[in-house]
Amino acid sequence: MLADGAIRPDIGIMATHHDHDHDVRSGASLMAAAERALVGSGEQWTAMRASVFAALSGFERPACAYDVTEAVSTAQGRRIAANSVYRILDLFVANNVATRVESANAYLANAHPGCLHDCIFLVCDICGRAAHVDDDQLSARIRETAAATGFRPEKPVVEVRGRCAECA
Amino acid sequence: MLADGAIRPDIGIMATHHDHDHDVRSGASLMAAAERALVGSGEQWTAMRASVFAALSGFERPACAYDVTEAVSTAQGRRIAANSVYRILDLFVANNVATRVESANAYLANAHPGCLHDCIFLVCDICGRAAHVDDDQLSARIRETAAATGFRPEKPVVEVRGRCAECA
DNA sequence: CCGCGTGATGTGATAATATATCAAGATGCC
DNA sequence: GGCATCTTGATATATTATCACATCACGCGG
Repeated sequence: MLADGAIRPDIGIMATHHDHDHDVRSGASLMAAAERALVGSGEQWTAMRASVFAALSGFERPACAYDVTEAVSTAQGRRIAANSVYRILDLFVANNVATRVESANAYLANAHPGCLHDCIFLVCDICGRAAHVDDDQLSARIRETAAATGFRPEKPVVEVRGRCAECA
Repeated sequence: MLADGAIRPDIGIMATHHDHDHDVRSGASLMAAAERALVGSGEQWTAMRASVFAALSGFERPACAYDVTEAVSTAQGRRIAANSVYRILDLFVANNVATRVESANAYLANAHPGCLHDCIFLVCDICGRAAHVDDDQLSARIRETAAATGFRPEKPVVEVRGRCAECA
């Protein structure tokens, strides 16, 4: 479990173009929100899932499945199998409680579950941290551009690699 | 070597917002362009590299490194090691002669080497084909959005997953 | 021509990421 | 409790990617 006020996976508080409100949750509040999101989708919120979510949200940058496995194993004092973690991460992604950063083969807890966006990630090649930006207008343009060719967009993957402000 | 007129990796001829001219090359012409691009960067154009490029451009969809390895091995009648192929693919990507599709762990020959764009890929989840779109205006907005947060964009990864017109 | 330096490739091992299969356990429902 | 279903564990395997070091090929100065 992550204490309130601890470092959050959403680094930087980068400005976004939000035209609506939603809290960027942290710690216990974030866990509760994740739980609600899963339960609301008819999924169970088990001890294992809570443990994986806690581990994931304890990282300050996208974490690969094996890092999460390590963290969960440490937290539980027993060896957890990677495939269990994969299953749960997949479930999280499917329910918008976590996101997969494709260009890093890694996962990030979603700081505002229940709020649906096409996420844009700014991934720092130096420190590995990822900031997310929600720009619905830009996302819409990306989808439109794709749709204009007859393509049916389902899930835009937008990950800008580069250097974050701290590492610049 | 790929015969002129064979199926090309750029499927679909999707309309793009080009404000400048460059041919979408194919077959021998594409090979020659790739060679020029590499040689122009001070890299060698070896038989092995030609072979890898030919194999890569023979696929009609993004191909993973091991598929390329298979194809090269078949073409040469001897076993080629995957790491050699990786080395060459990395070199191709670094020199803009091929592109890596991050969300598919796969590579695609660049149909117009020498022409620098932030590529946008439309990747079909059904047939696996990828169309690329160059929309410099949209790319610029993505970079601007990233830069507005203090982030220094180096390489935007924009890959829209969905269904292509044929598979819709 | 020879030897040397450099870059490319080969060989073999291994790491890192991801999935499949089936058994066993937990949970909800009646 | 008993049954159906969902979840997790255990194990194996597949797929993707990298590393270390030997060898080869080529150009170039001597």
